[in-house]
Amino acid sequence: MSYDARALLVFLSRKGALERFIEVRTEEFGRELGYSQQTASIYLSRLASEGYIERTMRHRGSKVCITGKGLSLIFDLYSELEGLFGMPRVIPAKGRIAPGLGEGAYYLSQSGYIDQVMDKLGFRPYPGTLNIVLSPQDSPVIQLLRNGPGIVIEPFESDGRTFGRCLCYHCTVSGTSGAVMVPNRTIHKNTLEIISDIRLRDLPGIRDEAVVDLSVVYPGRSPSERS
Amino acid sequence: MSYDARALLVFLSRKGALERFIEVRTEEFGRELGYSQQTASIYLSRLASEGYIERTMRHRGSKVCITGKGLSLIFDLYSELEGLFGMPRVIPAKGRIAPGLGEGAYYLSQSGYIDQVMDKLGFRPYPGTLNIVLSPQDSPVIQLLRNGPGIVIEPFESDGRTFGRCLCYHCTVSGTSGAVMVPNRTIHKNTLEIISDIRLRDLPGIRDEAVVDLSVVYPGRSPSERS
DNA sequence: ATTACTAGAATTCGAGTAG
DNA sequence: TCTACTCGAATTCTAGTAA
Repeated sequence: MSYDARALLVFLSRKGALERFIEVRTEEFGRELGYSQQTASIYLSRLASEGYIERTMRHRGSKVCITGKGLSLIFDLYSELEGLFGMPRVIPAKGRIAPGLGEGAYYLSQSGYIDQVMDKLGFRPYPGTLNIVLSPQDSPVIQLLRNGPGIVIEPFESDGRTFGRCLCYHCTVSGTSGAVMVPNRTIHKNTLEIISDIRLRDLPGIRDEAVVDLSVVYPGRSPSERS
Repeated sequence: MSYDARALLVFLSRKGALERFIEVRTEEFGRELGYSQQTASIYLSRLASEGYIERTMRHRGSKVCITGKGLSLIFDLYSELEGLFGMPRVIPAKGRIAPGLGEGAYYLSQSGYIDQVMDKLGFRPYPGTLNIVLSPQDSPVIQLLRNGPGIVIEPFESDGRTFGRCLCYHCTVSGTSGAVMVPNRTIHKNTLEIISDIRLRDLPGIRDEAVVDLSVVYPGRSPSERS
């Protein structure tokens, strides 16, 4: 690793240097960040000379606080990340309709599932899923959805069996609205399952092997909810 | 500058590498980030060997997407920054009561001001401000409040004069609730003005030169509002 | 007890260039 | 056309140590 003003400022911020002068000693500062005392000394001098912190030397140790310039550096980073993770956005993807697996229909006929979908997604799901194999180009989106702020369907038990938790996202397939389901444990790495209030296979463009456009709503993360 | 995996991942994310494979050429990648083609080549190899991106070489260029590990790296950074800027928190500070300037009372007697305070802060302000000189220790908080997500009092005109915009934050002074006002242009770098629905100087511990505890509510930033 | 200088080791970066 | 190797210059980091 090497000098990274933003990382250092985030570290100081966590200690309160945005709102007050905090005491910093080079040995401790270096140790906490994995650097030598000498390097920490250079880093602090550099942050100060670049105008990111204000530093006053004391007889023992020094006191620092973050300046407006330093605040901007990390606040801009926050704004950028908020654009990626904190704001709703629509993610487009292309995929190919795959034959259903039958498993989805059984899952969707469980009342423990139907009730949650009606409550959290706002529609009564047709008992069957549409499987879409994502184009290789777009397959990474599954990773994002699995770790993202989806609508949680809690696990439930029925027929003496356990049905696992899954995450849902509102979406449209060829312009028809529904929801993407991302099981916690997916067997198929490139396959998404879509539910809707209608039988999607009845739609004109939907048949096995057809290529469809999918638009997934990534809802962003409100401060109160964490996955 | 030097190798900074997080900065590189944020850059790739903005190009869509969280949700799909994107085409990256080392020359272009380097130029956009201010590095040579050779350095960009090394950086991309390094991101891949550290497991932050998946990279497939094409006849011309390469395609990359961000892995789960890479996603975690920047998502954790986002979470940390959200703790600083996105979540409500209470910031404590100490200050000393200073003689009022008289200016505050005139400002607070304007109906263009009173109406906004009642609407946005929820109380009818007593026509006078309590000036608090922050302890040197806590003076940096003004910087944070001035750039933060405060409640905006819009500028207005009255008596043929313009009254400037200011930012407000709910607070308590010695346990009594009120609000901090941060004018856009402050004359006094260490002084905060406090308003309340009562005359704060009537309170037992409040007299010139008394040291008081201030608790400012930093409200965090909901995705919809930007300063 | 704490900062920061000097000097040397290790790493990083870019030009030239091969594949 | 594009990636990535070699090698030398520049930078960064740590140990020892002075202040």
